[in-house]
Parts: sequence; C-alpha cells; structure tokens
Amino acid sequence: MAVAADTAAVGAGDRGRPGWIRALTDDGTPLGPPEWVADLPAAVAERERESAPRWVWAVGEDDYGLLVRSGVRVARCHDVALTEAILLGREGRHEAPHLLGAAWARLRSLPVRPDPPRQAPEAQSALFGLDAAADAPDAEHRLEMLVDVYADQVRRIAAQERQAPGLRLLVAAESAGALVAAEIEADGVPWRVDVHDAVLTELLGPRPFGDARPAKLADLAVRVGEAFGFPPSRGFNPDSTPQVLRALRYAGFQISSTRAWELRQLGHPGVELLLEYKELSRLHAAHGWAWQDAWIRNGRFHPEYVVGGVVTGRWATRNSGALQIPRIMRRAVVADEGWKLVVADAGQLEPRVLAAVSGDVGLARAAGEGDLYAALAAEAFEGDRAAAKLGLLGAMYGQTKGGIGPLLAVLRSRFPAAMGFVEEAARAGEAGGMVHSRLGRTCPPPSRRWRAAVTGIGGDGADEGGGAGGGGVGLDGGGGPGEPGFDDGGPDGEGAESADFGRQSAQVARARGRFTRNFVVQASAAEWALVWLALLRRSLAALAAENPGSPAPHLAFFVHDEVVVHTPQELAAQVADAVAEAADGARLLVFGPTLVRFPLATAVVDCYADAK
DNA sequence: AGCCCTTGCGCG
DNA sequence: AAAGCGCGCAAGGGCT
Repeated sequence: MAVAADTAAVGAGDRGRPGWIRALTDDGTPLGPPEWVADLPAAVAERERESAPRWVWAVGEDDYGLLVRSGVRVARCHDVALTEAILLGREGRHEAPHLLGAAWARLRSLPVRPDPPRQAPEAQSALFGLDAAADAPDAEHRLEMLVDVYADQVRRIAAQERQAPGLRLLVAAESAGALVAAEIEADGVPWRVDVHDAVLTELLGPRPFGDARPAKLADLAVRVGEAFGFPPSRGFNPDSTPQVLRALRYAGFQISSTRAWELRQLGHPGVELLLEYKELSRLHAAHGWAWQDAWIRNGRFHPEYVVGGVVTGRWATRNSGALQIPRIMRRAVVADEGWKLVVADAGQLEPRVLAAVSGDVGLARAAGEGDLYAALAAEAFEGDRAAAKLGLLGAMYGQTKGGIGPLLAVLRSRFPAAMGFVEEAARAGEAGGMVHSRLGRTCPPPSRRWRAAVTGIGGDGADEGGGAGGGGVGLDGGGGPGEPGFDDGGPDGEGAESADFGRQSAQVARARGRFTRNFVVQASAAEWALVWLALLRRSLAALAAENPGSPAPHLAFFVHDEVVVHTPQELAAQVADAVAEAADGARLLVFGPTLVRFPLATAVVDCYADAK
C-alpha cells in the first residue's frame, strides 16, 4: 500500500537522531499518519532513494545541516522559514518573526512571540525554530505545526499567482539555495594552510607570538610615525583614525578623512607608507593567522552562509568574512591532488539583468553580446567603452554628480525603457512605495524615522504596518537599508520649521530612491544567480550518478555572481559545460524569452587565484 | 569589562 | 577620478 508521495514533512527529534516523517500531497494534505522513525537521517535517505520527495522542514540551515552532517543529501526541499520571510516581505512586514513557531501562531491567531535567538550548532537540531522554553511542543506536535504552516504557505503562494507569478520559482530557488549553503558549509573550500602562511609571511613577516604586531607592521608603524614627526617613543598608532588625522592636520594638510583615495592626493612622503601599513594591517586583522586558526579545519575553510541574508536576496555570511576574501588570499584555495577548480563568473550581471527586466530592446541587443559595455559604446557612445560603463552603472546606482549628467541623457534617449524602469523604481522609493524583484521579492517599507524625516510629521505615531500579532518591529531606529544615517533635522521639533528642512527631507527621500532603484536590479540578479546555483547543483548530482566510479564534484564556493566547483579532474570539462547550461537555464526560467545572454568567464584551474 | 557607535576597507 | 547600490568585519574610542 505504499503511496508515492510528492512531498514529505520532516521533523527532527530533540536528540537529533529520532524524528517524525509524514507523507503529504504537494498542497500539504497528509497522506497518512505521522510516522516515528528511530533514525531520522537513515529514514530520510531511504525515502530519498525511493521517491525523492520534496522535503518540507522548518529551518533548512538547521534541519538539513543535521542531515548533511550525517552524510545524507536530498534533491529538493521547501524551507518554511525562508518562505515565510519572503511571504511576510510581500506584506511589508520584513521584521516580523518568521520561524515556524511564529508562523504557526499567526495562522492560529495566537500571540506571536519573537523568534528565538540562534543557538550553537550543536543545539540547533533541538530548536526547530521554536523557543526552547518549558512549554515548547514535543516533536510530534511540531510536525503538525509544520504541516499546517506548509499547507498555508502553499495557499498564500497560490493566492498571489496573479500579482507574483514568479513566487513559486522564487520559493523553490531560495529553498534550493539553503541546500547548497548547507552542503558548501559541510564540504568546505579547499584551503592550503601552508600557502596561506607563506603569503602572510611574505607580506607581514613571520607569525608573531600572541597578538603582537608582525615585524613588517611594527616597522611600518614606526616609519609612518617618524614621517609625520612623531618620535618613536610617542607610540604613534596608524590604526587610530583620530591620531592619523591629527598628524596630517598638524603637518598642514586640510583633510576631512583618512580614506585611501583622499590620502593619495596629498603627496606627503609619509602617505605611501601609511597606505602600505593600512593595507597590510587590514589583511592581518581580517584574514591573518587568527582567522586561519578560527576557520580552517583539516584543509578546508567552512564558511557560514546566511541565505537571503541581504534584503535584496543576496546571501550574507556570518563571522568569517567569506564574501570578502582578499584576492591575494585566493592563492590559498587550491584543488586537491587529482582535482580541479571550475571557477565561473557571470560578468556584467547587473546591467544584463536590467536589460532583461526592463524589456528594453536596444539594451537587450547589447546584452546579447559578450561584452555589453563595448556593444553599448558602439551603439550610443561613439565607441567609448568607459563612458558606456560609467553611465550604465550610474543609472543603476542613482549617481548624480561627477559629470555623469550627459551620459545619463544619452542613455535616456537611446534606451528609454531601461532608464524608465530604474527611474520609476526610484520615484516609487522616494514616495515611500515598495518595489519588487523579477520573481516577486519585495523591498522593505520605509522606516518610521524615514517618514518622519520626509514628511515632518508622525515621528512616533501609529505605525504598525497592519497584521495580527504585530510583535517585534521593535527598534525602528537604525535606519533600514537605503536609509543611511540621517540627522533628524535639528535638536528638537522645530526642525520642521527650519529653512533647510525641505532640502534635508528631499535628500532623505532621494536616498531611498537610490535604494529602490538598485533593488529592482540587484534583487533580480540575485534571483538569476540563485536559480543558476540550483540548476547547477542538480546537474552535478546527475553527473555524479553517471560516474559512480569517480568521487563526486561539489560546489565549493559562491559569491553573488560567481561559483567555484571542486571536481575530480576527469569530470572538469563536463562540470564546465554544466555550469554554462545552468546559466542558460536560469535565463529561461527567470526571464523567459529574451535577447539577453548571461555569458560566463569560466576557468578550469588548480588555484582560485589563477582564475582571473 | 562590556556596549555601542564610527571609521575605513575588503568583496560583489 | 572620486561620491553611487548592497554587505561584514575589526579596531578605536566614548560611554556606562
């Protein structure tokens, strides 16, 4: 009487090993009673072999992480927490709690409590997105909650079919992203500690004891101090911005900051030393020996991704700075013996995405070429590629100064649909409205502070963006994305009357306009990349299945528009093909028929640093 | 000692 | 040549 289920909900038990499984139809209707299994990873692996259902779980980061650590991989999932965040975002409630407990409470019109804080990885399996309080429901009850919330999410997605037809794909891709993230975290980036050491030693001198400054930095610090007239005994610290500022002002320079580009204009002999110090100091602090101790285990760097951690849907990382690995440190990323790295970079991704989402035929034609900027330059900028690039980037970021005006004017006249698209998004943002990505991810609404600063009223009026259970919006103070710190226009209420209130409020409004202008592009680009990743993951699994005699290739790294696959050498060519096919598949799924292409710069290398 | 903010730079 | 999006992270420094 085995029923082949499309979908199966899964719940981890408190100790991680036992758990519950329940077969469902794809709309969440149970096909039978919950089934207790003594060894959850083994049971999941068995069902995966039998029917490869779409697994439903509360928090992929935890639930799938547990499975992966037990050596189990699955093909598909529905991640309730990530889905809830996307659905809440469409309601303008980005800050509302989104884990299973909160989602279920909202569904039942019960009081919604804040999401529990993240726990150490060892404790994660027990959490299941719920408070570990004394009244936390047992595993079987949690499975019921999971099934209820899943069915509700399926209904909510279906209800948005007209306004957001891409939502189903977005949820699938976001969930698949969580699979990729968990697998990369477990497999890790191949990282040669000896090479890392060699690079550090070459640049900084030998590893110092404790947290002493490495020799090269100590030496530079003294020389910088001397150059600016500090006797060595005074202990000049180039890491201290106020000290550097004082020194330079004392030397007669009018300088507003110690940013590198500003220092470079000074022409003081100490500046070069200072810049060298700053560069090396940063390398040491951010990716030096301490970082190595913390993050490299057994020749692998294990980053922690936060899927959908950025408002635009880009991934973030926790603690390791994985998305900011300095180019020079990529020399330490080396394939194992007999293996290769396939490194693929989707070049000029955002302008291509703009061409696709805006439906601008002229820009799409340029984006059908290998070098979009060159094509654009030939078409509208008399062959001046630099001008074409500057103009297009300026249009996507909302640049107004630096002589960009004429370039934007050319773009407006030649590519009205593309320019109209970003300018419409900017106007919506300035007016406090919401914008959406290609697949339906929604930008956050303006904060209370933003509205107060723009309208001059209602600094703390009724603000709850509707919705049961409200909870949690909490501190609205920091200024959200697109809302860089702005002053409240004066020490007290009379700011609203002051002469420059209008100017300030326009400035604040425009800042949000730049955010929404960029959101529609960056968020759509993130979706293309997510689908690319998901399709590639599927192809790699198929490739592994076709080559049982060979170890399996695996995704090793992902940064916004770039992937690294670690593969047995004999499969490298096929992996490179798979990467390209996935890119084209993502184009079709996300954008449908379009002239736009997403060409990749792909390299098969031993060392990441050799890819570019 | 620890919190919170600012600064500056790494990445895309 | 410098002002235009999204982030994470470390260090300094003011505060409690």
